[in-house]
Amino acid sequence: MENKRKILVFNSLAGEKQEFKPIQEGRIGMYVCGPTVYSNAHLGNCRTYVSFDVIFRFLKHLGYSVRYVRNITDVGHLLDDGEDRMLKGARLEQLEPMEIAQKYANGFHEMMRIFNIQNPSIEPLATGHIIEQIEMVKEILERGFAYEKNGSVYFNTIRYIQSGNPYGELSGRVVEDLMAESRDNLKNQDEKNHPSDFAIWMKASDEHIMKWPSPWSVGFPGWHLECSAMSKKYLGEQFDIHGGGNDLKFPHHENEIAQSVGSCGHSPANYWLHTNMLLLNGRKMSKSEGNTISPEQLFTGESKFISKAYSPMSVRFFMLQAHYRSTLDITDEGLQAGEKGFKRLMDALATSKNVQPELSSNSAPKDELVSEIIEQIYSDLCDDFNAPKAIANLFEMAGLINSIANKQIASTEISQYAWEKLKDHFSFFIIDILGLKDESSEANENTTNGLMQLIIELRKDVRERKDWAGSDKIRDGLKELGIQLKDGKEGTDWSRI
RNA sequence: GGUCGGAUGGCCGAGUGGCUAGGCAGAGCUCUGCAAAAGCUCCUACAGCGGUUCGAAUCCGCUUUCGACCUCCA
Repeated sequence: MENKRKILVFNSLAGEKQEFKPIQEGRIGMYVCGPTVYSNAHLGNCRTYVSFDVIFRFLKHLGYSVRYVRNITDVGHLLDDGEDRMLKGARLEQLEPMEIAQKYANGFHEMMRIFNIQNPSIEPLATGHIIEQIEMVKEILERGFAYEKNGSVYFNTIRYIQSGNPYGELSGRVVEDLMAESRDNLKNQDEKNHPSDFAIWMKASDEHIMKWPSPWSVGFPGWHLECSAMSKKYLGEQFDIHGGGNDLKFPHHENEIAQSVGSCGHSPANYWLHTNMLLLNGRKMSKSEGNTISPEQLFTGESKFISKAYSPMSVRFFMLQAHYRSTLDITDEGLQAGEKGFKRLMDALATSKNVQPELSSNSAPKDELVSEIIEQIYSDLCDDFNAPKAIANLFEMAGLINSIANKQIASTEISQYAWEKLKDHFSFFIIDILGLKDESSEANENTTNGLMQLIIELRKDVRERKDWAGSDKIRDGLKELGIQLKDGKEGTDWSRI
């Protein structure tokens, strides 16, 4: 446990990096907005959840007890035309609304598993918290920050602002602008008093299938409300971290803040973290413009944007090579570079486990370098979870490992103790913190290891007879199977191509 | 249109007022029967134009350009 390191996080609320201080010593409550399960998981979702996965893993490692809540939205998310997203999906596919939700929730979970993303502590469903949402609407009404119109309830942003609350603080919206825009747009609003007001309860039309009774009407909750209600239920009125994609800042997160302040008098989270968007070939991903690629297409290679398939872990690695707050451009070249870099890292990891160098039992010159790099990686991660910088330092470690394995660093230059520390931390950072894993299955790996041992021994005899044709035949044959032999001073090693 | 954030070497991408990011690609060397791997070395860039400064890719302004948000969005 590494507790008590100073962590800096970029807080969207402040627009700058701030020292992270949890409300309760040693405990962290973190809420991240989950997906709306009305269609297949989008690559952008994956990047966001990969980013928060690393944050979750790292905070736990630092010794914090983290409760990570990530919801699933299965109701209440309105489309442009006012139709519920779940209903739209249902009508198109001739399925029950909950069937749609289940189908895509399953798909989402499968994608999380494929990307090696750890499960959150709690994964609440919006439909499972209708009562809590109705309670929150009541509280907001009681405090006078909402009004009812024809069975629907709207949040009164003007009253909220006039009461001195900073609406727009998170997204940089100016209160005066919101106030000023009233007149022109007002005529387009049927029930809302002001364009910036938003629904917290909607009366359902007759054809609406997903609806629940409430004091105001048979209807359904507004989209922003579920996160407020569920974060409050599981993390309390005030918690530490609230995260999500950059595109949720406004209106979603802004409205969440308003709802929390409106119902219980204070902002829900101290630190707001936002992940940035994914681009494809320098342009935003857009289904309507055909500029999009799905996780499945990435894994199968079936897309005009890429030349080959990429494994989930090489995609995860590719994502982590960019900071979570930067946009990341997906290109075929970039993915290939990522894939090769990932392989180099994993090869070094395998090497570190396979070789058993005999090194100095006393402290040696390179020992300090090992400590420095490890310390640097901790600093990198403590500085707003800078995974790309940490990865750069992991490549430094890989270089050291390879040099030691090759005996390019003399045994007198580094101690046995430092070597153990080096390889343990190398594995720990890659596997446990960055959440990358070896993609070859273990059972196959054991068999293959044994077979390879045998083949290498046989080939050694052939080589000792200087039967180069026979030796090459073995090597070329293995290459056909995707296995590369590496003849070195210390004997022969191998890896997958 | 309004608000905000970017523009880094062949490509992807960190970062900092003066000190090597890293990966991929390319070149050379070491090792080696050959090859591959690995190691070492090289290629050393910060959109443009001004300004601040002893010194700016890093701060400020303008221009160009890309992107995000502006009640669908991770």
